[in-house]
Amino acid sequence: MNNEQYELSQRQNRTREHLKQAFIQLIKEKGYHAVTVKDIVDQAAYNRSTFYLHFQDKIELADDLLHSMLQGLEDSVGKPYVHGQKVYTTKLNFPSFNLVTYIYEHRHFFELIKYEDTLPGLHTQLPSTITKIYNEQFIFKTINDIPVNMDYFKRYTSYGFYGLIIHWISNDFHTPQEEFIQDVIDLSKTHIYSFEYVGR
Amino acid sequence: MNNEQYELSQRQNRTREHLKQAFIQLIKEKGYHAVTVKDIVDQAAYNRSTFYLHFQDKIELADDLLHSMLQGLEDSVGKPYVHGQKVYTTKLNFPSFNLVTYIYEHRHFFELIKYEDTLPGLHTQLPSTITKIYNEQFIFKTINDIPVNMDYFKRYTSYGFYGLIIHWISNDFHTPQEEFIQDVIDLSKTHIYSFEYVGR
DNA sequence: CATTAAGTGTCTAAACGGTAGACACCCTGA
DNA sequence: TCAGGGTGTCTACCGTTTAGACACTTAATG
Repeated sequence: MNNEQYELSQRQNRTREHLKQAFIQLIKEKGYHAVTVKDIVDQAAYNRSTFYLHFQDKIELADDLLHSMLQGLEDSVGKPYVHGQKVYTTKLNFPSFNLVTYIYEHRHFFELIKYEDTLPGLHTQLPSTITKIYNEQFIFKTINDIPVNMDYFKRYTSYGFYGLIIHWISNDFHTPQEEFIQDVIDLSKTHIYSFEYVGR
Repeated sequence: MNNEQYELSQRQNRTREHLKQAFIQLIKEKGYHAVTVKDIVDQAAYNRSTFYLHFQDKIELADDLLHSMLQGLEDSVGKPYVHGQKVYTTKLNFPSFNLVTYIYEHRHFFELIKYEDTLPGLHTQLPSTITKIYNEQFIFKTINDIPVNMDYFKRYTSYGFYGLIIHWISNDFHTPQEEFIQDVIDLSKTHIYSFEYVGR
């Protein structure tokens, strides 16, 4: 009764997820271009036919993977931030919490940013997605309401955040998540007065 | 051609794994006794019939989960310890490295030790398994070869190690794995001269 | 006390996801 | 020039999972 035709079954979703995880692993091991469909199904322990039931080819898998993760990143912002028993709403707190949490939860994917021969588009679309999020979902106030070109300001701060993320990932998340978030907040306080989630 | 009858297929293994993970999650949320088979299949997104194809009941699932994890812990000791590019053999290094690594990799499971209404047997069988490992797989030398009752000594040190593990888990693995291992080594040096893996 | 609601364990037919294996095709390197 | 290996497609089949029913137990409720 629940099988809406536009919706993949859990089983199919799981299979796709397994294939994606295998793909991520293989990109890290041998580089994007060297990975074959055969490699992927071997790694994930599926039949090659099964791959083609889900994706046209390696490129479609790569696109799907990239876009689903970036979409997830965008969607993560509005959700309440959960830590331990406490639930923080983004209204009251620093909104990029959720971005940080999302990235850490999906670190197997985001670690791909460390590699040269990696997912096509990742190095360009990750930063631009962060900028998009800053533009669409946040309202900033500068310290003392100093007037600025807000487009520039958001671009500047979003790339700053991106830089911190890259650093964090490159150092294998050595700084614990909590601490990293605090660092981000401290840095932001040098030039941002407030930071509010406005929904979409 | 590959279906040895004594070996579960990858698909079945995955299904069992999904059910186990759902079970772990639910025990944390509502306690072992409150978890129903229905809860498990809902959480894991399977049909209730499917559960009974794999397990007789909740108790068998619990037993399977507990024993497979403790077995994995025992088996982990002999394997080479991998960190970054380097591979350390247990001969040359501190053998409980592998225990620590295994526990951390399966932290979703081992976190169950924090709960009261948790997997039956976990609170007793985890420490006794560690003692068993110490007894069967390690040779100790005391500092200056001070003679001791080695059974007592192993029991003492294994429970000491267990205590550290509990602490580490209870603090949500706040200490990074590397650092924790170093702490374990430092503590051990106060009374253990050497520590060698002897296989089984 | 009777009645509902919810879970249990078992069974069946049917649906569906995944498999094996073959096909023609395209590269690439020896 | 040819062999080896990957690609994309197809088909018949297999085995896991599903839906849904069954009789049964247990706990809560009016």
